[in-house]
Amino acid sequence: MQRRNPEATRRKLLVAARHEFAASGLAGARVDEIAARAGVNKQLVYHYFGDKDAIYLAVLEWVYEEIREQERKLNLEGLPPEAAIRKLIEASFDHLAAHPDFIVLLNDENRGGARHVRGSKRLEAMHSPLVSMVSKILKQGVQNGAFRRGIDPVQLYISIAALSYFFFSNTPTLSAIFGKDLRSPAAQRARRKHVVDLVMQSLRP
Amino acid sequence: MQRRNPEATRRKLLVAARHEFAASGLAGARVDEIAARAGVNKQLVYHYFGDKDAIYLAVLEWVYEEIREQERKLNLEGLPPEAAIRKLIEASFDHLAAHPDFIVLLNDENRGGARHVRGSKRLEAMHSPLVSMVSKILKQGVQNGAFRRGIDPVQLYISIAALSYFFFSNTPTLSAIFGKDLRSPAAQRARRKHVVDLVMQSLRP
DNA sequence: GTGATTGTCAACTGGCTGGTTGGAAATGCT
DNA sequence: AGCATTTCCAACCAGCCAGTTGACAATCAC
Repeated sequence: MQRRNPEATRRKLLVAARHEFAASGLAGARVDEIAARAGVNKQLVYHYFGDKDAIYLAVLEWVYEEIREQERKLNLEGLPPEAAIRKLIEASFDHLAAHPDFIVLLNDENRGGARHVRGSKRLEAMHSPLVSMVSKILKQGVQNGAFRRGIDPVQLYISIAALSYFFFSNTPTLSAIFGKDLRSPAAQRARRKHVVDLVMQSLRP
Repeated sequence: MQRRNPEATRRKLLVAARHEFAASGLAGARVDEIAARAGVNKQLVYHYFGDKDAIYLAVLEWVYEEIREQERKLNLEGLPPEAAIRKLIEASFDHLAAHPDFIVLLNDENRGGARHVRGSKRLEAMHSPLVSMVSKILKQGVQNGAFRRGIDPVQLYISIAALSYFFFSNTPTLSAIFGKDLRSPAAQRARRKHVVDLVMQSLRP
């Protein structure tokens, strides 16, 4: 019998589950596979998390916590509005580039109507600071003449997310359609540049 | 024994499969359920399509054909560049609004690396006319002074798709995050308006 | 009308699945 | 040291799953 380390065991299960759910979706993921990936006995999934849905939710909470953490670390205070929006767009793009599993997990969760997200007290408490940031930056930008009036901060937030998220989310089918590899560093650089450009040009007065 | 109608049977199976794959993804969808939804004997799935993957691919080909059909019917010829882009954005938005299952099917297919799409001769032959359309419109717009120079048509095509697709794709989680129903007609109208606005403002010289 | 082909039916099947059970042993507390 | 609790192990299990099989009958072609 293995020496005990409950925290490490729990962690290994979460890491394995993250990979498995990203690869196979909730319905396709296999508890046996999660345990095998973690290198532990399958019963430990039930021991630590209770059931398949519960470990799935724990993974969702984890990936959301990551992106919220990144958002909190943005440090846009004191930047001129244009530089702030640019930084925000770039950071958002970079986070998605570094965490493609966030995207596929979210897509699968959305297909199921966000049932788990909606039932989570923890996620409910996990506000994104970004909308109020965007709102403040827009106001400052309008005041100093850098941005046009009348832009809704929620809509802009969604659009900034959309322009990067969709690219990563749909890279396989887009690559198939265009017959070129959008996963390449060059393609990602081009996309990042375009996203920044499209938004910044749109915000002009 | 039922009177025979092979075309109707095949059709019923495809319709049912479309619903089931959209609801449950490829891994989660059940052949029994597809047959039950279609109101036919399960063995007919195998008779008409061969196996689960094959009926899944048939559904993908169907939904792609639909969007290609809509694209072909756009009739942008002769429109001024600004009106043409606007119409294109609006039609794209409207198609996604009317076919949310296209989005979830594509998301699931992308999670699997677009394996089916990449293997389909039929989809390979199914070019989107949109990139060349966008390219032509941009050129005309630059020439007549309506649009700024240097916009890549492929990137713009991806962005136009992104701004609508992401909104519909992520409506459940976004609704949960914002605590408001983005599925409502008012929310969709607001989004449509914003998408048109963001892009048109961005294209200004 | 006859035979071949095709569409439809019902039942079957080997392996897979999420979850359960019983027990061993590591650990902590008194 | 003894007992209680917690962590870990291995095996089990009822039901599910994609796919198969055998047969019937509708339809077509000659």
